[in-house]
Amino acid sequence: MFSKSCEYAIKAMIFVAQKSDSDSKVGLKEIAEGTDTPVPFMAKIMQELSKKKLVHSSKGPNGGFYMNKKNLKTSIADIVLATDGDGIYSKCVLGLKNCNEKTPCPVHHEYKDIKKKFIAMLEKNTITDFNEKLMTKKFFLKNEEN
Amino acid sequence: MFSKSCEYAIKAMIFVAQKSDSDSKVGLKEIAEGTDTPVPFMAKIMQELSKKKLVHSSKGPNGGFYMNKKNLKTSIADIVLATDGDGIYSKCVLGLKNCNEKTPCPVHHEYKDIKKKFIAMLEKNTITDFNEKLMTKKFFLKNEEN
DNA sequence: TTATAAAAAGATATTTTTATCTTTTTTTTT
DNA sequence: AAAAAAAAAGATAAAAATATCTTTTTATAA
Ligand code: FES
Ligand code: FES
Repeated sequence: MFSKSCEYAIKAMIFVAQKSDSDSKVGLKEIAEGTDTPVPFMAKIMQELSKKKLVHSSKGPNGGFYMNKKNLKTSIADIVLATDGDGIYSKCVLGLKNCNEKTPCPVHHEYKDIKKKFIAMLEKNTITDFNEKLMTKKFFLKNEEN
Repeated sequence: MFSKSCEYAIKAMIFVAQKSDSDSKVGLKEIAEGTDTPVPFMAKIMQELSKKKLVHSSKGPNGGFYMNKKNLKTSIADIVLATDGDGIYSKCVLGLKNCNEKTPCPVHHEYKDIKKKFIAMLEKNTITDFNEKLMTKKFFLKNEEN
């Protein structure tokens, strides 16, 4: 569905939102550990997210990653777009060069509806929403049997 | 969403169903051409599908690929399962090791519903259905701008 | 102002997916 | 039987995704 980079990015964003506030930042290692991802790969991802301003970072001692209010409103769709591009919006499920109404593939019309719902979900859910969910301790970013 | 192999497999299955009947078979090259895929890669895919009995083949002059009645009832889900495995059924969108109700990721519950609809679509649509659609000439397996 | 901690950047390595090429086997026709 | 046509099988290559390692820059604190 999504690339590993994207999956990691989503988890990282949620994690940072959870653990950081105005004056305490989260370090790379902590993010990797908390989301169960390889440290150097997570480093790359955080750099990307940071470059694209989905999170902010500060270097030096006590540095790390953190979010501002705008960042907290980031939706899953935003993260997917930043990491995997707009494929979910534009691409044909069967891989036709163009997904359009003029030359639709056999699943186009049916898929359109599902796609709409899926995208709506991605756009609706913000980091803050997840944050709230996670506070209830009923949701997880990693689970058993690794 | 799906792997290239899977996309190609779906298109190939539809194509073979369209073009073959009890005594005329479809050759590899014709399939590759008709679905706009690289010939040697399509060869591999047809071998797989054939080994898994989703299509049948005969060697030698006038040989090629064809389908029996059972094959025509193959659903998209069957093809996806054969080529990409059961990931769409079992995997967590965020890549958690286990997707379950006990330790759900933050999108689990919402995604569950969409997933169900998506899978239903894949299971409902058979090759025959597509075949009928394609007969109307209102659907396509390849389009412009390649 | 120096040492240190942390992210940024860049280079390299591994694995998986996608694609291609070559040889073998099977079947049909002559 | 021999030749030819077609898929099957196997080997190889290229590209993309994933993962790791090393060096540089920046900011803080002593
Ligand atoms: S053309 Fe295939 S999904 Fe639109
Ligand atoms: S745990 Fe993530 S989708 Fe089920």
